[in-house]
Amino acid sequence: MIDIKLILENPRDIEAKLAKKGCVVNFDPLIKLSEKRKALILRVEEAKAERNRLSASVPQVKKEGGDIQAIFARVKEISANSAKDEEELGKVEEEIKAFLLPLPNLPDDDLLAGGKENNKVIHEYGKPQKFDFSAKDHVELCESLGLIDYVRGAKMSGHGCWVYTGLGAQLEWALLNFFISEHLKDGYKFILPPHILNYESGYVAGQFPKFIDDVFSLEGVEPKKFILPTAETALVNLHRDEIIPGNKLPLKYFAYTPCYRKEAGTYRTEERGMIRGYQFNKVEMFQYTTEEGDQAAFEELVSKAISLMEKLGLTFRVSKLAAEDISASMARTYDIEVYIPSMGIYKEVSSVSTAHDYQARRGMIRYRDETTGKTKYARTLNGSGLATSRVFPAMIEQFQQPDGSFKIPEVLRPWMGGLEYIKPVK
RNA sequence: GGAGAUUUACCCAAGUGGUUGAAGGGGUCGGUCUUGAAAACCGAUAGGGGAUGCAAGUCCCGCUAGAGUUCGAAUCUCUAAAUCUCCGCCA
Repeated sequence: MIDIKLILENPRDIEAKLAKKGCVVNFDPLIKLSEKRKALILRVEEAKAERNRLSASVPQVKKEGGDIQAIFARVKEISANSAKDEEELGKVEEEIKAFLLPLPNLPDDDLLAGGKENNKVIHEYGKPQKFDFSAKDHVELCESLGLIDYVRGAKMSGHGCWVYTGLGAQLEWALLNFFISEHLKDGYKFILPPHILNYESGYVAGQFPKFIDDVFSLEGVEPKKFILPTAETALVNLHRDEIIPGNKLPLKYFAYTPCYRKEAGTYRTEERGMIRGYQFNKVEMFQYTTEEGDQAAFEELVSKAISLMEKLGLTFRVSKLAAEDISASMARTYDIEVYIPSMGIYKEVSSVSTAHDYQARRGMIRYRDETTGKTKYARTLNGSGLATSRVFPAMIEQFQQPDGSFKIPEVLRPWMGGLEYIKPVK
């Protein structure tokens, strides 16, 4: 949620910033509502103060044998007169909230305007592979290596679902174990959250109301519950409605969960296999920090994601997203994109973002500033570290051998019983 | 799924519809005493939002949440959430 004070101070400026994010809005109605609210508060509170004074005098007047009935009548009259104002005030405050809630976060000033086409590659690691043999795509490889069963996945569930089998399952789990062990080394706290969340959690994360149709809702089974689309939704709600002592920040977490997404819309033909599914595994990094710690935390998360990719030996790049390509809740996002040889393109495996205080405002997540003793909204940041199900196919393709086998990255071998190659089943 | 109980501040906890700006403990912090500590004693300890104001301050809302009854609600009624106990069901 955007700070209403910020809007009232400089409405045209905020309008321009939102426009950069593709959100056209005029704040004049909001300004009117806010003025109306102030006028109403003044009247309502005055009436209440008068009422409180009179009510408090009742025991005294009673003792002195005064005219209690007159007080009762007067208080009743005040209440009756102010009832309309109170109702109006409630309505106005609802309207203000309804105005603010759907607004996306403000993009950072240094972001380029526009959408995907204006994303800027800021680092490249490794070279796109050129194979001197006839290379296969990951769908073919996963089948011939016996790692993934797409046909049976579709049978038991439908399109967009697959089954990890045997060494495939082990490899997926090895990735997860590798990520987990790296995060533990860096002092992040391991969280396994519930996968079923209430709607409130979706609103705090900023995924609702906009993306309410993109999640698997349990409406009709359990009212107002849904299955999480990313562990971020759970992690941002960990400290909802809390005031964190300033000296405890930054709080660094990571969680493993599958991510369940409806991904409404069509699948491009290029996205066959495991590039986009209804369910994928992800380890999510998350930090709560102070206003001052925001930038350092962002850089740390980016470098952690990069480090994981480097240790796997993958070819990838880092992109700074343009204003319209970053998600609604976020102010700044860098994507880590892995090279997919069969497609000749890079695909996102991690998205590192800062929401600044946007999510914290929605969730009333605050901290007490150590020097001033005042409460402030926390800064929340998240980043995938990493989404295994994209890393998996990229890795299979990048590390395929002329004989059709797959060379397991060294860092994963401890979890693969020391195995070096996976050979075609037939 | 069914039945019951509970929800008050950092924790425990009292609280007959009206001086409740919430008793009393514990804890924490400060002090007295002590070479130091403990004990004892004394003192402090409600937070968060909002309105107004240059400020000091004043006012409004806060007893899980939301509605209601009432001149007046921590207290009565309804709804919801969470926790606990018992019963049922169960991969």
